[in-house]
Amino acid sequence: MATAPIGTLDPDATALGSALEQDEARALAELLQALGDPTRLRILSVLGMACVPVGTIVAATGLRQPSVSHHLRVLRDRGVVRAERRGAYVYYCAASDALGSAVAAARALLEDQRHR
Amino acid sequence: MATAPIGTLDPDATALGSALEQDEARALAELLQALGDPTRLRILSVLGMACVPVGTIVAATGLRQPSVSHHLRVLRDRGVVRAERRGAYVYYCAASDALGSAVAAARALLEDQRHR
DNA sequence: GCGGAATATCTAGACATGTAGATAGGTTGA
DNA sequence: TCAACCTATCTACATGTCTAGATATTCCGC
Repeated sequence: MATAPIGTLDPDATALGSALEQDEARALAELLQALGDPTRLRILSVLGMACVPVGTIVAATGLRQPSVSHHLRVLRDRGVVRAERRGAYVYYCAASDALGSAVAAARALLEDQRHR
Repeated sequence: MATAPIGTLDPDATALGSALEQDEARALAELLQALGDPTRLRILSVLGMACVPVGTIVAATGLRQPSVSHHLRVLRDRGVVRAERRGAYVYYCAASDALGSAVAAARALLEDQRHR
């Protein structure tokens, strides 16, 4: 019988910084899932660092308004964006500056995979 | 009628660095979706920077072997991990160092959301 | 208050994804 | 070749998610 290698699993030597608890894995997965949709990424791309009303997103993406509202709700529920009412309009903004870094890191990973 | 604000959408001033083309949005979404699963995040956490055989992942996570194989296949198809046969064992490794940074950035974003 | 505009919610349907179990393929050592 | 082990695939089922359309809600100006 082949001797099974027992991986020495130092919890602090992982690619993820430190080992993921089940709970954090769940929360992180929810966040990544919220970002893991092309429509939502395009919406976030339109959002940028500025706060824009829903109508602007609709115009910029060509998506239907209910569809945009739906995805904005997903992003809001996951804490990715926040909404702010100004008169008749509801402005949406990125909830955290860290969003840009996270997406940039993912794009870098994607780029890294491409030429390999 | 209320005057609709026309958001000035400088494509290089977004939170995503530069505006996302539809194609890149799709590719990026696929990648993020591959990462957006708690089971796969735990598997990646076990993987770390080392290359480990499937059996080690099974033992470390308590998941069934076919389930681990299934998720490893998803990660492999998306280019997140690569497989390497060594005798009877198949070792899996993170495909890119950028993976760690990307997950770290996502964790930072998650942390940032928490105390807000 | 009323009309019109901006946004949100609800419903239904199609589709993808995750899980579990059974089983097949591939490799090593005897 | 045989037996034992490691890994992958296949099938069935449940669950979740995206899309689209119709409709409700909220706000402003009159």
